[in-house]
Parts: sequence; C-alpha cells; structure tokens
Amino acid sequence: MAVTLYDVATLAGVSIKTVSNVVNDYAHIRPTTRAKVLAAIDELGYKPNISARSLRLGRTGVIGLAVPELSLSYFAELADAVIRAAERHNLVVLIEQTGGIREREIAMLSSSRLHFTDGLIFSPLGMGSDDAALLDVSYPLVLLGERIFGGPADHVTMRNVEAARAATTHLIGLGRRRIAAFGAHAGEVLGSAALRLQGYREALDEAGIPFDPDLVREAGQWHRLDGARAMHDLLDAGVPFDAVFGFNDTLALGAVRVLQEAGRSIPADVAVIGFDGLDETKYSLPTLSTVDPGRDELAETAVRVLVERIAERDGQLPPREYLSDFTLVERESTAL
Amino acid sequence: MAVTLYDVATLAGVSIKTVSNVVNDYAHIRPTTRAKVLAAIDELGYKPNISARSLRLGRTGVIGLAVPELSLSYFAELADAVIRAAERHNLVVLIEQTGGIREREIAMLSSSRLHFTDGLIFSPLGMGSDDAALLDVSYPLVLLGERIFGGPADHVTMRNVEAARAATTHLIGLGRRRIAAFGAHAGEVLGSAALRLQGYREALDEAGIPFDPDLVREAGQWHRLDGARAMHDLLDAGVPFDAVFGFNDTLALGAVRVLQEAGRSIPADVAVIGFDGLDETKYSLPTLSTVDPGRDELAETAVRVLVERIAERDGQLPPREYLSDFTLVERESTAL
DNA sequence: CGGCAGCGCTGCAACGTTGTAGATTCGTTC
DNA sequence: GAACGAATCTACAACGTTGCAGCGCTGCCG
Repeated sequence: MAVTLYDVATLAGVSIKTVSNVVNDYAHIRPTTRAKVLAAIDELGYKPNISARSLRLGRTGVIGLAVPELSLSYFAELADAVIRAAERHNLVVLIEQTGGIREREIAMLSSSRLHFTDGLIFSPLGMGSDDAALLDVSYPLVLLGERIFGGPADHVTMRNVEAARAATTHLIGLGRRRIAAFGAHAGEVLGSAALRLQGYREALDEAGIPFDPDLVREAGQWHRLDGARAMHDLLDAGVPFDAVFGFNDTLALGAVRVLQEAGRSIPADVAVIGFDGLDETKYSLPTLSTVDPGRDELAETAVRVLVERIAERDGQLPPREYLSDFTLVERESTAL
Repeated sequence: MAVTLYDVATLAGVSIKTVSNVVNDYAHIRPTTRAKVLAAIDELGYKPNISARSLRLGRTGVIGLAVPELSLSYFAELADAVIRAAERHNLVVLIEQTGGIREREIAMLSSSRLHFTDGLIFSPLGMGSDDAALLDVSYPLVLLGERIFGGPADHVTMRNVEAARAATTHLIGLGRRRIAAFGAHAGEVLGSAALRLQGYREALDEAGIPFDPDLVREAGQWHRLDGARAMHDLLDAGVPFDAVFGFNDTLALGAVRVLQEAGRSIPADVAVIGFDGLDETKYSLPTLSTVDPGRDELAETAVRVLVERIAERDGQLPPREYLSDFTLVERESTAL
C-alpha cells in the first residue's frame, strides 16, 4: 500500500540507503543520482514513514502540551502561540487537557498517552509545591506557569509580582485609593494568585496606601462567573471602592458586567484592569486595560528550552528559570 | 536507556512474545506467568515503545485536527470537544492551524507533518467547492464544517439553514420586522454564510416579511471587530432596524458593543441573536441569545466516523454526510 | 610513487514491536 | 492407554528506517 524507500530505490535503480541519503539531504551525492531519485520519489509520491524513522532515531518530532482547558481563552491563545513556535522548530504539537484537576495532572505525567512525544510543555493548575517531586520525570519537561517553583524541571514563567504591581500602580496613578483585588486564593504561597496579590500589596505600600483586607476577594476559579460573583459580594458588603484589579481578564470582565448592571460607570466611578492580555479585552465595552504577560515570548521560550533539553543527550544541566517581559496595556476601562 | 520487552522478558524468565501477550491482554496465559511478568514490568517501569508498535501495526493512535485558529473561541471550544471525544476512543489529538488560508489548507492535506496520524479531522475555511477534488486523499479524512459539499470525503456538519431560520423566526416572534443580518459573503453558495443567509430569508418569506438587501451586511471575517464595523455601517447608513441576527456569536457581540455605545437599548430597541453557542454568550452584558449548533455532537460524530474509516481496511464505502441537532438558546438579548 | 583522504555509493544490522507458525504440556475422551 | 484438542509458551520474521563499515575509485601530498 504505502510507498517505501525500497520502491523508490527499485525505480531509481539505486540502493535504499542512497534514497535515504537523498531524503536526508546528505551532501555527497552526484547531482544526476539525486535527480533520478527525486524523480522516482515524485513519481511514486513517496513520504517517509515517521514511525519507522522514530523507531530508528528515538525521536518523533512531536511535543506534548498539557493545559487545563482549551475553552479557557487564555489557554487557547497560549496553545495557538505554542503551535506557532513549534512550527518554527519543525515540531508538531499534541494537546491534552487536564481540567486543572490535580489527580489528572499527576496521571498525565506518567501517562502512556504522551509517551511517544519527545517532550512535554506542562501548564499545571491543580498541582502544588508539595507535588514538585512528581515532576522529576525521565523525559524532557518544561513547566509553563507559576504553580511550582524550585522543582526538578525547567520553568518558564512571567513576572507576576512586577506586572501586578505595575497594574496596581497604574490605578493609583489615576488617583484611586480604594482598589479591590479579585481572585485571591487563601493560603496559597507560590501560585499566580499569591504572586499577583503580593504585587498588589507592594504597589499599595509604595504609595503609602493602607491595605484593607475587605477589598481582597477570593475566587477559586478565574472564570467570568467568579468575577461576577466577587463583584456582587463586594457590592453587597457595602465596601466602598473606586477601582478593581482582576487577577485575570476573565474575572475583570465578569466584574465589569455586574458593575454595569449596578449602574456604576467605568472608568468614572470604578476603573478596572485585568491580567493576561486576552484578545477579547480589545473588544469589550468598555475596552479593558490589562497586563500582557508576554504570551508569545513565553510560548517561544518554552518551545526553545524544550528543544534544547531534547537535544542534550545526557548533559544534565540543572533546571533553569526563564521570565518573560510584560506590557501594561491602557484602554478605556482606566482612561482618565 | 529505555526499558524494552527484552529486558522485561529476561527478568521474568520468559520470551519477549509472552511479555507482549501480557501487555496486550492475550487470553491464554497462566496466572502465575502473568503475575511474574507484571511484577517485572512494574519493577523496571516498562512502557511500550509506541513508535515500534506503530511501525508494526501501521497505526499510531494519533489523529490530526486542522482548524483555522485556536484563538477563535469557536475553534477552541471545538478542539476541546474533539479532544474529549478522542479520549473516549483512546486516541490523542495533534492540532494544526491553517489560519483559514486556502493555500495553507491545501498544503496541510499533503503535508508530511500530519503523515503519521491515523486520520484527519479537517475544518476548512479558505477552500471552496472548486477544491473538492483535493480532498481525495489516501488517508481517512473527515470534513468538519460547511465549505465543501459532495466531495470525496465524509462530512460532518450542522443544520445551518434550519438553525438560521429558527433564530430569525425567534426574532420575528418578538414582533420584529426590520431584522439585520451580519456576516454575509457575496457570491458564496455553499458556505456557512450562504446557508445561514438562506435560512434567514426562508424565515422572512414564511412570515411574509419583505426581504430588504440594505439589512444584509457583509463581513469577510467573523471577528468582533467585523461585527462592530458592520453595525457602524448600518447606523451610518440610517437604515431603520429593530433586530440583528449575527451569523456567529462574535459578530453579534461586536454589534452589541456598538449598539451600546450608540445608546440603543438591548433588547428593547434592538433584539440580538448570535450563532455558535459560545460559552462567552452566557456572560456578556446582556447575555446573548444564540443557536447552539450541537458542537459536542459534531465533535463526537466526527471522531466516531473517523474511527470507523480507520477501522475499515479497504471496504471503500461511499462518503457520507452527518448532521447534528441544534438548540435555540434564549437569553436577555432577545427577552420580551 | 606510496600513502592517504575523500567521493559516491552499497550492504548489513539494528531500533522495539507483533503476527504466524510451531513446540510443548496438559487434561479429556474413547 | 492412545489420540486429540486446547492451553501455554517460544522462535522467527517482518514493519521501514538510518548508522556504520566498507567498497573501488580519483586526486593530492610529500
């Protein structure tokens, strides 16, 4: 059925190894031979069998990407960026969803479903620092996110603290003093929520604004609904506020919806800023100010680091950490 | 480095074929032997080499999914659904992006990047009916979308005409008579745009409402920005209207934004309905009525059909077409 | 002019797996 | 107790590819 090197070799009147050499751009082949082989390849429509090549080389040209859920815009846009970056390295991407559930994430790490990929880019959500030991796997692994520091794997992440401080400082620059923060996770130390909260507090401290715990609202998940719920709670509690910092864009957009229902004007009554730089923030009403954590750079770095790890035969370099640059994007929701 | 059948066989004191049989749940193995082998597998941490298995079996357990762009919510949610469906069939999914560009779509079909997948689920956007012949490929292929009918491949699609008619009829049921339609593609005959326009016209005819070409607005792309632009045009043209049917949710949301800026109340002044059943429509302000074309069913069917095609050795059944059921989702944007 | 490097190509072995055919044991039946 | 079939296991040959060693030849160097 399928055309093999053997068929091409027969037609071209050479050995299969020569065909293989042509296919692999081996330098020392007479131009006439090369032409003959190429003609035969063309005539038969030969395509290399990747399984056989993988078996021989021990590499597949496939990398895995494990994210919580593609239907969350942030991860869809991240996957988009990772696929583009992988393409530049001639790799294809196999995507798995963990649902952000710790057990599924742990299972994924030793799953045979990903066993034939050359390496994995992993964006955990449910696993915590306690699970760091589980990341000591036998294949190249790059962590993308903020959940686990100091683990045994390379780690590509964003400047959460600095970016959150910049967002908060931006709100302070508008003259706001009662800034609500949405999306905190009680007890968390190293996750995005903790880091962004830290940035928020640093900005307040810097400006000499007292920290008010009533303004910090929990949200386990960071969906639109959670942002809406947090805003309802805040309004119901009667806590005065003149700005909101959503720990992600989706939370902020959920909050915006409730503010509008409640008749609060944005940004006149309440300035709002998000985090993630989602495409969507350009088109909401009002357009949403946000911090772009450098998603394309993150994806590009993650792929590059993974490729490097795959390339290094055994030289066990210690795990490294990479940080991307962020950009503050000012839009209508924080206009003066 | 990696553990092979041979290593396990040596440790367990059996032949590699017996280990293979244990791994593949072959029935006739003495329980004691099975236990010995399983113990050895466990001790060594054996994982089958998928490349070798693929080479031997001619199948990889990987299917391809080619979509325009993951950062478009519709395709992100579609990919999510396809991955879940594939998981139920023990398949993993390799995702490629075409950008919806005809040339890239055509290249994808014969690309060696997807050559080692068992089959492809393909959602074309740029290719047209003229390109149908290009779909006659040598591997299992399932088309997901509406661009190409009567081609040589299986085709899973939605009831575009009926669903669009239902959406329009719903608006008419609210007493609206001047219903704008956003997202038309001039000259198109078989694409989603043409079919949804047809459904729109059928609903008008049924209700005895005259068709007014001024109410039909073109939009090459179906992004938020295009919806916003179309609404600006409509308002500038001074054409009176009391409802909008967006050929997808994103167009409708873009239109909503401009309507709000223009001070038109939704749904009092203008009722709005979209198409696609995006998650996002639950959280917009106002929440957006939409038609869910049965995305999960589409994904499930596409995977099932692909699996069937992969399974059939040679029996070339003629290509078939599958339709999913749609659901009208009524929300605030069309409330009475 | 002997030696050596390089060209252009070939043949063989190996990557790790599973299908096939066959060997051996065991229990059952006549 | 011989014959037979089923259970249990093994040996061998693929699947299609690439690394390695090596073929005969040419050209260059000292």
